[in-house]
Amino acid sequence: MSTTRKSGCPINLSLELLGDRWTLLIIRDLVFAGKKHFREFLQSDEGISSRTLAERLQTLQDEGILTRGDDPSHKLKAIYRLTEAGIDLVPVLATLGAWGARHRKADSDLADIAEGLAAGGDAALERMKAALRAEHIV
Amino acid sequence: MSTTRKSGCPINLSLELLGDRWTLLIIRDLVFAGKKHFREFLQSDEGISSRTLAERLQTLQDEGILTRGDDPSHKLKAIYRLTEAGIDLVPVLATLGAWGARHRKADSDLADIAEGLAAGGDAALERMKAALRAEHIV
DNA sequence: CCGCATCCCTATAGATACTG
DNA sequence: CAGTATCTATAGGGATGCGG
Repeated sequence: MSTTRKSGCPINLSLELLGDRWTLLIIRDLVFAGKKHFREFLQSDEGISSRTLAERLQTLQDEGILTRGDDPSHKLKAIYRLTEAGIDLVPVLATLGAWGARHRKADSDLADIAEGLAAGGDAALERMKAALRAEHIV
Repeated sequence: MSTTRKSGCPINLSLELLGDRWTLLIIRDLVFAGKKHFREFLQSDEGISSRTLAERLQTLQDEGILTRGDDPSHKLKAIYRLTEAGIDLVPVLATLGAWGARHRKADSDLADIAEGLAAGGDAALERMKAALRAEHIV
């Protein structure tokens, strides 16, 4: 990924890591779909390619957004989990989802979930984040 | 831009429009820097090319995020303004900025602004949005 | 001058096929 | 299962042109 930092603006720095078609979808799958394995990310509706997925998982690891570990049961499976910095992206996903629900033609069931989470305010977001931290311990 | 809708997930739909290196930086300049003219967007620190800028402004117009009008004083200048859907992106920029301020090495003055806005909660965001609507009337 | 359009060229994204 | 190798398509930078 581009190692050239173009400005010190916080929004720009976020976008230098997250500003592409796929990165936040991977985080979404970790947060809302409980996905952990390479193959699971591949199977999402949007159809990321294995090459792109591998690259993004690597840079997200390098940048401290997620960790890669071995599955204790299946020795072959790798397991991906969010770090605290990754869990902290929940509010970003929530606002993005709320905007999409309001201003794009989203599936109504998913739109309801997105708007519900946004309506819940900080308390709802903190509950999500706590749940993700709990998974991490298990 | 890709006309193929890959899923009805609100987050995906948001990313199909906003998920790239430049689009949200343009919105940022409209919201936080008060920029309105083509030439002003070109001059931002990140250095978007005129070609990319023109394309993004066009699709943002097509998708109802901003409008293009004539500057009443300079007949030559075009003026870009956010629609209500565009103004509604303020919370997305705020969470993205807050995350960048917390988890990337941002300039401290800008980081303070970002964290301050996030700390202000919904009330602070609504005040920003009201200010943008007021500009629109002037 | 202003907002683009066009051309050229390179870097990267991404599809497909395959491997340890 | 979790990636890599290879190949092709596209995004985008930079220079320049051009009508209003």
